[in-house]
Amino acid sequence: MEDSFYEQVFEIARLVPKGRVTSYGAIAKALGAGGSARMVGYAMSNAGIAHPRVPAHRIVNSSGLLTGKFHFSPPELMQQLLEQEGIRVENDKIKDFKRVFWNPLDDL
DNA sequence: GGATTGACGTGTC
DNA sequence: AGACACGCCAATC
Repeated sequence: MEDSFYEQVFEIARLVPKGRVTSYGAIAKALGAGGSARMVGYAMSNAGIAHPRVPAHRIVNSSGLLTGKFHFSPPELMQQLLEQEGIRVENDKIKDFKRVFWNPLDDL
């Protein structure tokens, strides 16, 4: 359970620098999962109960859309956190997504 | 052990 | 530009 796929996802998620975001697919690829981007999102479901504080709000889909914002306690929290980090969010979508996008492979 | 699901991704209509 | 369909893979029921 602990050393399952989730752990790896959380690890990458925690590696995301502040003021930066990443996509599920990018994380999946960093794990070697390739196209199993869904597994990353699926793993994030446990993020709330996993390691203290997984910056799940920094994880968005490839479109820069806050797809998982509804999973937060208050769905608006995700956008709030992102804006707090200096990321501009509009209509549940990240502005300048390319600018704030962080590739996990860049840290590896 | 088979069937279902899921915070996705990419392509096509 | 928005909507629909297919594919992928692991965990849960």
